[in-house]
Amino acid sequence: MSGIADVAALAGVSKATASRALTGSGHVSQATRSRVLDAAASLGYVPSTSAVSLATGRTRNVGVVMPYVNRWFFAEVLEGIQQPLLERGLDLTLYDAKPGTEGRARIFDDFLARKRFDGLIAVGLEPEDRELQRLMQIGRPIVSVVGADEGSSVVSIDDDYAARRATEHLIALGHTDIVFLGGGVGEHWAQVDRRRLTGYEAAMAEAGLASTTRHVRSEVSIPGGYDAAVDLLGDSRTRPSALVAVCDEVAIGAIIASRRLGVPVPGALSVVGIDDHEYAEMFSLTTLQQLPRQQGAAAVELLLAHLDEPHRPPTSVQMQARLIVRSSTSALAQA
Amino acid sequence: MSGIADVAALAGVSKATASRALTGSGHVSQATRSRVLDAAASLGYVPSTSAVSLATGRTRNVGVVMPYVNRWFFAEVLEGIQQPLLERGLDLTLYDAKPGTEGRARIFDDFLARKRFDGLIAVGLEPEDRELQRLMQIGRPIVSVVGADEGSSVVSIDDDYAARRATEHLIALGHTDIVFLGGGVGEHWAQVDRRRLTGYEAAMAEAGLASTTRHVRSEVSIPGGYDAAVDLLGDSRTRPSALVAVCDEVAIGAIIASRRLGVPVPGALSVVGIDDHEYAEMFSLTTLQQLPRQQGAAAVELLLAHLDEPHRPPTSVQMQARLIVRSSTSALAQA
DNA sequence: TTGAAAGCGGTACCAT
DNA sequence: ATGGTACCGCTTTCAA
Repeated sequence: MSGIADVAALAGVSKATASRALTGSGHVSQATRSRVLDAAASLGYVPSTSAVSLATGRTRNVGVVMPYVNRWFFAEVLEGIQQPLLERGLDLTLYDAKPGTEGRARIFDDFLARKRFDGLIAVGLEPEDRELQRLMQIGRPIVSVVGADEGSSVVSIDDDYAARRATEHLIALGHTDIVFLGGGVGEHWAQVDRRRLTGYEAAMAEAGLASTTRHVRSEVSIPGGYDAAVDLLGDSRTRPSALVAVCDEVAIGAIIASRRLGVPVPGALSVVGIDDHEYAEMFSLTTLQQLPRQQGAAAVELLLAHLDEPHRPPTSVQMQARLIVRSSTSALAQA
Repeated sequence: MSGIADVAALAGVSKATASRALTGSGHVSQATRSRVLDAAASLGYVPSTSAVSLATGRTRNVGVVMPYVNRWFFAEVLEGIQQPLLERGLDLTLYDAKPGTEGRARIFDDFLARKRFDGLIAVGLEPEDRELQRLMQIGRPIVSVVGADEGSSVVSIDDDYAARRATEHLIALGHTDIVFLGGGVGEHWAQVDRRRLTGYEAAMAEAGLASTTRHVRSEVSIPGGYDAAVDLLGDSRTRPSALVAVCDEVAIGAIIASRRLGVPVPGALSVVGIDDHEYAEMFSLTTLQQLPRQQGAAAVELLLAHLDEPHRPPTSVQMQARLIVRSSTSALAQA
């Protein structure tokens, strides 16, 4: 492995000049610059990242912490983050911090403290107090995707609005018996899910339907939505005419269950989700579209801005979910 | 930020001794050791990773290259890799190398050459010749998950066997008109898919059914399986009595399509997949189970072995897929 | 068992 | 515009 000293020697210049030519900082004459570049190329010179980091204090690496990578939203955000980073030559270190695991504890206690990154993107982390403290201690810029504003920059959609809009869509179609499906299982009552439930409740209340408000809990996944829907839809006496799902996965699970039970969608049951999941089209799912890739990309831009400008005040980027009407929703059939 | 010099000063020893006490290398008396440890703790000392890397030549970081992170198998493998790494305090740098993208080219040309890792795990990469060359040039141990043995260690299932077993299962149930569904779309005819197709063909041939052999192409995804199945099953004249899907996602797509078309599974159509996907249970899918998490974990073990023992010869770990019979397959109804 | 000092491979300041 | 050199923070010989 040839180092910058070799390059310098071959080009007949000092290490300092070679460094300038290579990094583009400082003044170097055209002639020497190209001699250095040629030398570097012919030697296959690649700077040692650890040496660069040690000398500059910058890692050219971004840390990404998320609780799941096997859920659609998270995987999409991750790809949305990766791409702009690749374009800029920045590395991505992934920390998979599943709630309640020992690994998560280690991430907060050991890994993050190492600061192997210039900045951090936290996706749907929903940190506990202790974890939040750790994050603040790091002393590196942090951008969150999904999640409340806790003194750092945030990229998110307006969950309240999305759920409200979904509910209003159903109400406008004449539905009154509308169930909110999903979330609320286990100890980790996710805040996103809570916010969406709140939006649903608000829309119901505004339409004078507060008394009909119902929340049916489920795991936030396709099988979770499926299982909950089998129970809910199995008994025709408690079956609502419409469902607002906490996200598309739950909505899709519900549609699959509905079909299995012979309850036609949207004939006997309207379903609306939030996401615009990869499978939404295939299930003709009406949904509030959010674009997780764009959120990931936006988080990168924000983070880079913070890196350029250390004292930049935290910004909050709210993206608006857009209603996409497909055919999982229809007007309430008159009795 | 306090460095090892601060720790040494506080403990009243030299940097050298502090380093020995902290890393556990060399001989240090119990007394000094604990003084150093206390000093480090009270200062909240965290070693600079770049300095450590520069001095030792080891990054304590593992690179993971995969073409997708939003597909079940890959996400599972990724989690299977992450966990054992966390336990050992090793970082994970992710490179999302989608076939045919500019990002992928940059990964191979720039990112990997930086060697920001002690070793690499390549998951389902299926590198082209040029890419393979780059990989070899890195000069760091590489373990592949899925994929042919190209001089590096490999963890995989026996795809040929899995597809063969799936096919034999159907044949044993009396099926003769069996279609292999999935793969073969676009330029990237994945080798895994090819191997599975070959296994299917072999089983068919052995049963004297070579003439009935049919491959129907589809994208390797749930919507892909769905779309292809809608076409295939829509016309009752060409509809087979059973399907071997290239993987569970395609199988599930086919089942969803089948239900929509009113073709009962397994009544009129038996379906078998390969994976044991997260949704397999919910669709009662008969499948050949592979355990991607274990594959990921195994890849880590293998990689660490290579790091410990630089000249360890490449090993190939073949895991056997296990047939799980659920109720998407049944005996061929007599005409 | 401990300390002094020489790197590891760059960057960046200070001269020239 | 270029060169000399002192770091960056830690590990690791070599001596004591």
